[in-house]
Amino acid sequence: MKEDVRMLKDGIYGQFARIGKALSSPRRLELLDLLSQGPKSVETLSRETMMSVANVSQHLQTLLEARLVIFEKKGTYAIYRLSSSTTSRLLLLMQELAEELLAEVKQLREQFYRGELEAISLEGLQDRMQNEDVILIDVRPKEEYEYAHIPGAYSVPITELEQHLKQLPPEQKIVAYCRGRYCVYAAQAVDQLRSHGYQAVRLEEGIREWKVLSIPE
Amino acid sequence: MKEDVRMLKDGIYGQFARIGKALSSPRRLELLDLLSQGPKSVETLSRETMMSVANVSQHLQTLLEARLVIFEKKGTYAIYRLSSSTTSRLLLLMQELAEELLAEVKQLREQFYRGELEAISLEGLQDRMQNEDVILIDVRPKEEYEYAHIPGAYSVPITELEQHLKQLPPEQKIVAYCRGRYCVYAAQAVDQLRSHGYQAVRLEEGIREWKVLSIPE
DNA sequence: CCATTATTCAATTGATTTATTGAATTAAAG
DNA sequence: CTTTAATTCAATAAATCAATTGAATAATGG
Repeated sequence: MKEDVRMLKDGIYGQFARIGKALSSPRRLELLDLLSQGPKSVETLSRETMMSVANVSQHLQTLLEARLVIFEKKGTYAIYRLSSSTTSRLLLLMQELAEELLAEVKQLREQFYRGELEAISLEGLQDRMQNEDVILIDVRPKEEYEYAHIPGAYSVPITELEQHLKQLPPEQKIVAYCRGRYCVYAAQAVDQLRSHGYQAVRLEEGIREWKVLSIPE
Repeated sequence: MKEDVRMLKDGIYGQFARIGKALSSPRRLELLDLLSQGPKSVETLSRETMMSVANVSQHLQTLLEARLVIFEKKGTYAIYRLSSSTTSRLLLLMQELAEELLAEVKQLREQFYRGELEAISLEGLQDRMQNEDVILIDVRPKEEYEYAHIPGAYSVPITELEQHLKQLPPEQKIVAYCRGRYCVYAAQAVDQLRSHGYQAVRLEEGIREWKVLSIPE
């Protein structure tokens, strides 16, 4: 009887470990992070992560086996997506825990933003959207904006920011966001905007955090 | 510049993977689950999991390196505990995701409770505590009860249930809980109580879920 | 039907992980 | 100081994992 319980426990933790194993590789964590911003092809994931297509494909097979992703074929393209939004929440919590426990994460964050960690939070954004004439811009690739974005945001992919500057009055106050706490697009956008004299600030979080907190507009 | 960002990304995901690697072993997941019920010695963990002391110690070193646990010496005993309650939340979310994605988990749950999955939830418990004359009993080891328990619960460790029966009127309605969705103590207690004619039912969740939901008494 | 494009598969190599066994270490008791 | 108890360490063997390379497959376009 006690052996029965032991076997059941071993079985159930073996299943839980399927999720854990999928999350044990830095490469797969990055792939999952990218996919939580929207569905993507193998080729797109390869380009974004600078991994070979074969390597991306292998890691995606591992994620498929753990049921964390699903895919559909569109022509020769295999479009992968997360199978559950719970995976996004799990990734966020994992990152929160890593920030809490690992000093190295803090150090790397400072390198991400070269000492200039100043940003506003989602609560601060809400204040400003209600009380000030600010524009919120989403500097991720357009496809990710189209998949999901913070309500009230305009899509200005970082690669197109320069062209968009002409359309903004110089006194316009701007908040820029991208994929979240470990993406540099928003910081780069703020640098660029400030160099043209705009009052710009970075939003710390992205659409995933917005969804979890469910802050209404 | 693009290489800089790539190195930063590799670095940050390498750090996140430290957490993922710690969670990739079924053994370590069980150890973390036990520790989220309260601090324990290596010897206690070895007995509960039926792993050798040396193996438990090795896995604990791995968890130490990932900063998921801390320990203090008490005489010859090393008492290990979780370093953050965020780890409990992460484990719960991981289990929730596994239940959602993996059919094998559903099958194993049915084997846990031999087809009799009937239980009440925390909401149902709250109703009954307010509207009926039910007793809530915690059938985990006494040490875990002392560390944390659902308010209003009495400690009746499963090994002492038989002796406690004398003190309960036969018409007493009883709700029993243990460590959560993957623990059999509550189901065993309910079987035993019912065989003595009591009206008993199992609570699905444990103290961890209660804390996350923060349902006040 | 052939060429192209995107993706997956298979084999290989080197690195990492896991459990065991016996030794070593740490702390307390006598 | 010696013995005991609890824990950790080190070495080993077997299994698993990850990236690369080249081949194979799948789907489309001409």
